Parts: sequence; structure tokens; C-alpha cells
Amino acid sequence: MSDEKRSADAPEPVVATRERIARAASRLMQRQGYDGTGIKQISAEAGATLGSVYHFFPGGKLELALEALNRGNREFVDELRAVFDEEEDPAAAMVLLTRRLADGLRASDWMDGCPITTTALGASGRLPQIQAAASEAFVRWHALVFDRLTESGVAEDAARALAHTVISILEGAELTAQVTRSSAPLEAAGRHLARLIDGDREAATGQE
Amino acid sequence: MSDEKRSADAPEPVVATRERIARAASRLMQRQGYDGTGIKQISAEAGATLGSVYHFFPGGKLELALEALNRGNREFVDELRAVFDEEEDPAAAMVLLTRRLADGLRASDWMDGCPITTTALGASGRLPQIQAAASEAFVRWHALVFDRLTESGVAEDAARALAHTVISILEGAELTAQVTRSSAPLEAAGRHLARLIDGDREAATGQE
DNA sequence: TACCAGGTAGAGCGTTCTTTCCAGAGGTGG
DNA sequence: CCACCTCTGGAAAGAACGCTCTACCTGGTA
Repeated sequence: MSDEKRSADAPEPVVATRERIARAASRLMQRQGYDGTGIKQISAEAGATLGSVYHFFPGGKLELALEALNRGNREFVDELRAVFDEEEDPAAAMVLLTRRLADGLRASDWMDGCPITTTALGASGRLPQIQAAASEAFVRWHALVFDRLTESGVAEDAARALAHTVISILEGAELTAQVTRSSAPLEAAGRHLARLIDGDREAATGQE
Repeated sequence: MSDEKRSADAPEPVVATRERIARAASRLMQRQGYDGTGIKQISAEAGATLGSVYHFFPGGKLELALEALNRGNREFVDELRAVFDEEEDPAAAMVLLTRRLADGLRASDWMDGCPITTTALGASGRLPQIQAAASEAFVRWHALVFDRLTESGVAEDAARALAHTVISILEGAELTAQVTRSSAPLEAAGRHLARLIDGDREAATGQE
């Protein structure tokens, strides 16, 4: 709503302060979780001062975390949509996606896993709003996968269950890959996911 | 190395202090992660004093966390072995296991997920010893599943990849179930896991 | 010139954190 | 009866935490 004011004569902050703070919060919480990330650390990483942080996020740490979760949510939605756009076959899309996740993980030296999981796991037991935001993200991803599966011919009941497994296996494989510092889990996940999807598509077309 | 001293005449502490501290650390870190769990909280939960904690765990919080991870590791190894003992068919064993995980999760009001993941995720980036211990656990579980799969007729190459996916899907489904507070991901995981395993067993016996 | 709102700057409050330290309780062997 | 050792109890140090607060800068408007 206020992004177009520094039009030409004051381009100093290449990216606005609020945006820098939100990005730093997202990255830091993705890596260290809610409790492991301090607000001073966020402000330092963002190149902003404490005053700026509380100016833009008066809700404090909780608001920062919710913003980080929303960003992580959108981030993965975009990634999911991208592979579905590039590969019409959902099985092939999953193979592509797992390869991209593996590349991203390795590129960050196994630091950047799922942008939701780390923040959600440690705090969702104590902070219901964080649990709610994380749950919302998973439900959203599930719906996205479910839609794509039914579009490609999987029966609704099968697609609902299969979409759960798609999300579970992606989450689990990324987690396992990150902790063991190996891309093998993600590679296996891609192949097995493709097999499951192809199986349910054949079953649906076969019984029509 | 010094565990057999209280042989018979000093059974006063129904459960020894060191054991109570270790259990409290495990449970708390499983739920809240490394940074979310304080040593004072552990000592209070264990009914021990700070002095006792540092007496038994002079390595401080890190040593407590490593002990918690080792316990979590053994815990899941036992659970895995139990279902493999009860169900000869590995596919059936996975269905049984996912049901048990779902029951345990619901019974704890979605608090007690994987005893490794929460502790590992937030801290493995900063504390290499935690990353190593968590990685060791995952590798151990993979080996256990791999052995059972090859025993039941799956070819080695397929078993290696499939064992990765077994661990990934179990981790991911438990995580997703915990965050969304629904056992649906675990139920779907059990069925799909069984399908994948049966597929690889048929493939192996078919090509012999 | 005067004013004002949006944003920046950081000192400092009260609390909590991990860790260290030492004084004692309780049982055991000489 | 004393020396000894394991374990308990808790005070306190030193640092870090989330958050509040006031002062200041800056660009636009009247």
C-alpha cells in the first residue's frame, strides 16, 4: 500500500525496511525455529534497528513468526504451482519438485529446509496461533495437490488420501535429507511418489 | 559403565534421579525443542534440583539434549522392532505402525510427535553434535527397515530406496498429523506404504 | 518558516537463561 | 568417631531475552 513513494530520487534502500525485516525473520526462523531466533538477531540481520522492527511489527515476536509462516506458505505454493505448470503429468512434476528441493537444500549447505516446519514444531504446542498458521499452510498445499490429482484423472477418494501422502513424503524426505545431509531420501521420494500417482491414475481410468 | 551399583539394598528413589532427569529432558525437548526447553524447567519437571542436573550431566544442556536424542532413537527402534515381530509381512507392519503412531499422537493431544525431529531441526544448524546424533538415528532406522525389506524378498537396490521412503513418509506423516491435528495423514501413509512395499516384493519375486 | 507523520536510533527495564559455586545431607569404610 | 564420597540444595554471576520508551531525523505540506 505504500511502496511506490521512493520513485526516483531516494532509491537508497534497495528494498524497503519492512520487507528486509520480514525476510530476515523468515530465513532465521526457518533455520533456527521460533525460540532459537531473537528479535535483536532479526534486526541485525535485516540491517534495521529494534525501533524499526517494533514499528512495523507491533505484535512483537509472535507477529514476526506469523509473517514468516505466511511467507513460507506462499513460497511453497509458488514452487508447487511452478512444477505443475511445467509438467502436465503430476508424477513427473513430483520428480521435478523433489530434485529442486534437493538442489535448494544442498545449495544452502543443508540449512534451509521447509520454511514452515522448524518454526511450527517447536512453538505450536505453546502458541495456538502458530499451530493454526502452520496447519493452514499444510491444508492449503493439500488442496493444491488434490486439485491437480483429480484434474489428471484420479478419483476423489483416492486423490484425497494421495494428496496427504504427497505432502507427508515431501515434508519427511526434506526433513530426513536435511538432517542426514544427503539427497538420497528426496530422490527416492520422487520416484516412489511418481509410482503411487501413476498407480492411482491407472486404477481410475481402468475402472471407468 | 557405572550402572550396577544400586543392586538391592537402596531402592528408595522409585526411579533414580538421573533417570528422572533424562526422562524429563526427553519429553520436554520432544515437545518444545532445544531452545524452547530450559534447564530449570527440566529440573522442575524431574523433581530434581539444578545441582543434581549438573552433577549427572556436567556437559550441561548439550549433554542433556544428546541423551534425549539417544533415548528417542532407542524408543523408535523398539517400536519398529515390535511391529516387525508382530507382523511378518512388512506391509502389514507399516499399517500397524502408522495406526500406533496416530493413537499415540492423539492420546497426547497432538503434543508428542517424533522424539528426534523437534530437537534436531532447530539446533542441528548450530550444534554439529546434535545434527550428528539425529543423523545417526535416521541412519539406524533406515538400516532396520532395509534389513527387514531384503529379508522379505525385496531386491537390495529397491530396498535401499524404499527404506528411505519408509522413513520419510513416517516422519512426514507424523509431522503433518501433529501440526494439522488429524490422523488422516498417518492413515493414508500406512496404506500407501503397504502398496509400495507390496509392489517391490512382487517385482522381485516376479523377476526371479 | 512552522508543522507533522513516518520512520530511525538505541538506552534500558525487568525477566529469564545457563552455568558455576559451595555448603551440607546421608551413607560407608576404616 | 572421623574421613570420605556421592548426591542434594539453592544462591548468585553474567549474559541474553522481549519489549518499552523517548529523542531524533527527514521529506512533504501549508
